[in-house]
Parts: sequence; C-alpha cells; structure tokens
Amino acid sequence: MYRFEIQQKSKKSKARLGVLKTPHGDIRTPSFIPVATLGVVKGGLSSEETSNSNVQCQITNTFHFLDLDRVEQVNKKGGLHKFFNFNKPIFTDSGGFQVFSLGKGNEFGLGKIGSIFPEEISSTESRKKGKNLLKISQRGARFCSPRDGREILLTPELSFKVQRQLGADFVYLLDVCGSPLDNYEEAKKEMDISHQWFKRFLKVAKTKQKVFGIIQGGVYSDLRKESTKFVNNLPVFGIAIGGALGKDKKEMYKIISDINKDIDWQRPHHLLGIGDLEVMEKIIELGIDLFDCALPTRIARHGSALTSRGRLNIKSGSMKDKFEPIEKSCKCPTCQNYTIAQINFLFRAKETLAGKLLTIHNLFFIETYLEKIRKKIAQGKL
RNA sequence: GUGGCCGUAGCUCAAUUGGUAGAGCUUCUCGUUGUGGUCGAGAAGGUUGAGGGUUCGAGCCCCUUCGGUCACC
Repeated sequence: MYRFEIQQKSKKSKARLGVLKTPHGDIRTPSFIPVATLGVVKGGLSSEETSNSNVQCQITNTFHFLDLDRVEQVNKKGGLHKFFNFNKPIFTDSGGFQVFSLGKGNEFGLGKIGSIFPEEISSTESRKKGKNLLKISQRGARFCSPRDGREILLTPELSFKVQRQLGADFVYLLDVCGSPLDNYEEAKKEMDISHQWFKRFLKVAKTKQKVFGIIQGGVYSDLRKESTKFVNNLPVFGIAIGGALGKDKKEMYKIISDINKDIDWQRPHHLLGIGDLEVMEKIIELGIDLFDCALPTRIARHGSALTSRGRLNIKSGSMKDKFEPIEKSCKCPTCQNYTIAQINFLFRAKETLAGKLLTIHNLFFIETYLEKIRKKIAQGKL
C-alpha cells in the first residue's frame, strides 16, 4: 500500500522527483504539507475547500488533540479522514515540537531559525510569557495545558497511542525539539533523550501506519551526524530533519548539507517546519521531498498574499482601489472570483472570509509553484 | 438677534488645582517557519480653529474673532 518511488534524480543538484503512495492516494513530491492543527486547516476552510485549494495532503498535531481531549471521539468515528471528511493522505506530528514551542519558544519568543541569541536573553527576558512546558525527563515531557491548565505527560508511548487512534497515514516519533539557544551539552542531551524515546516509541508501534524518524542535534555537525546514523538504522519509513536550524537560512542550508552526507537516500526526507516560499527551491535542491509550515496559512490570516512578486500586504490602505486579482494567472477560487480591493474591504470589515480567501490562494499558489518546480526537475533544469 | 455648549493627530476622544499634549482607530514599515494566540514590534502624524492678553509658565483663565451646534425670540 505504501511506497516511495523516486522517478527522477537531478544531475544538477540533490533534487528528486517522486511519488509517495499511500492508502489515501499519491503525493507527488517534492510537496508542501499544509498544517491542519486540529484536523482542519485554520482560517475557516472545510476539508472540501482545502482539497479544492489543490493541496495534496495535510499534517495534524498530536499535542493539541490531546490537550483538547477529543482523541477518543475521533477514534470512534474511524480516525481523522472520516471524522473530517478529508480523503487525502494525512500526517500527524508527534507533539515533539510543542516541547519547544510551548517551552523555550514561548518563553523567549523564538522560532526554529533563531533570531535571538544567548547573550541577548537578558534584554529580552521581559518577553517571557506563561510557561506551558514544565519539565523534560527520561520519562516524557510534562506540560501544563495552555487550554485549561491541567497537567499533561506526553510520553513516546502516549504519542504513539494518540497517533494510532487519530489514524493518519504517517506518524512521527516523539522527539525533543531543540532550541536555537541550546549549547552543545543541551543539544546533546536533547538528542540522547530523543533517541531513547524513539526506541520506546517503536517498541509499542504496532500499526500499519508508516513512521517517520527525526534527526536532532541542533547546529552541531557531529551531533547531527550521530543522529542521522541513528535514525538511518531505525526501521522507519521516512526521515525528518527536526530541531533548531541555526541562526539564519545559510546555517540551515549547511545543516541540511551536513546531514546529506549520511542520510539514507532511498527514503523520503521531510524538513520539519520550514515552508517559506523563498527557501522552497533551495531546500528541494538539497534533497528535501516533504516540508510543512504554519507560515503560509498564518500570514494569510494576517493579511499577506503570496505572489510571484513576493508577499503582498492585502490589508494595506494602498490596496483599496486595486480591482484586480492577487495574481492574474492564478487559477485559484479566490483569484477567479475576488479582487484585491474586495479582500481588502473584507479585512477592514473584520470579516473572517478575508483570511479564508487568502488562505485558499496561498495554498493554491504554493502547489502551483511546486508543480513548476517538479516540471523543472523532470526537464533536468533543477 | 439673544443665551448656552463645543472647536485638541486623517477620524473618535483624553489631559488631575494653569506645569510646555496622550490613547484607540487609521496610515506606513518590519516580523511570524513540526500554528495556544486573524497576532506582535516599531514609526509617522499636533503653531490644541485664529489673533491678542494675564502668568515664570496657558489646551485649561480673560478679551476679540471665525466656524459648528442647540434652545429661545
């Protein structure tokens, strides 16, 4: 049922054209995976509307489902596909990212690609917010629910159980997602705990679902090397690159290049959490087959449209008389039916339709863009 | 015509006993990367209707004037 077929390998780069076959259909790779935190893409899209935005698949979040306490309910209905009427492939993240996003990320206002560094922490300490990650131990990650404050202990065993009940096509090992602030010792400790958790996860993972392993190690190349070899040796279907990716895009590319020396090239590669339009071509050239990111849909809700001229702030006052589609050549439902001025009006009127229309456009735009990239690989141009 | 009220940022309004003007919205810029948060950060923007007076000092007090508004003739 499951297979990753590499149809063509680039001679100019490490890019490859592939098909990821699943019980819910094929994913043509390289592919973007939109984030559907609680089973649906944020911004008010139905599963049908998401599908009509040309997306090939989506990724849902284990931790937030656990927090919401609705895993059993979804399981009774037969899993995410049936519950949300989404019949394309679904991935579920393990919750490992929340170890970072609700921990140090939340505490210091950080992202995966760091913008703030240790020497600057004191000046940014005022940005501290509520701490939702209580403790990471060998046993698991102890959280304080951002929703109602109760304690949640996420263990590899629980992460698997939840992911099995949600019934996605692909599940992810529970890891400790590192922070750009980590020193060598911290990054090593997080990697070691991740590796232990991986073994525990796989010990209980009796399922037809396919598993992705996750390479940790932060910005430290020897740790990345060690983790890459460790994950290569696991009986996992695919390999993801997780954790902190340096202080800028250049460092991120270097980390991926380092990993590329050891990674198994037969399996699909997923770069976790990166999906900025500006980096897509480059990461694909570095051999990435799958990548997911909250950004395209988030900026849509915040008023930015992806275009061939770069990001366009649709909310801006200068957009109120632009009676033309966001992208003239775009075939998405938004561009076919609405102009910039109309969407600008809806944003100003605080109508949620505005964010929804941009979300549809951004998703469609990315898929159209990737279709061109796939074509370039097929023609040997990339 | 007479009397009252009002005139402060593009808009709606603040400013304790007179101590040299603030906020929200708007505008612009930037950020967001395995989505707690349709959100965060920053900037721009004022001869306080105009003119004069009192005072060390006036958005505030006094006079004149212009504009708006309400009531009554």
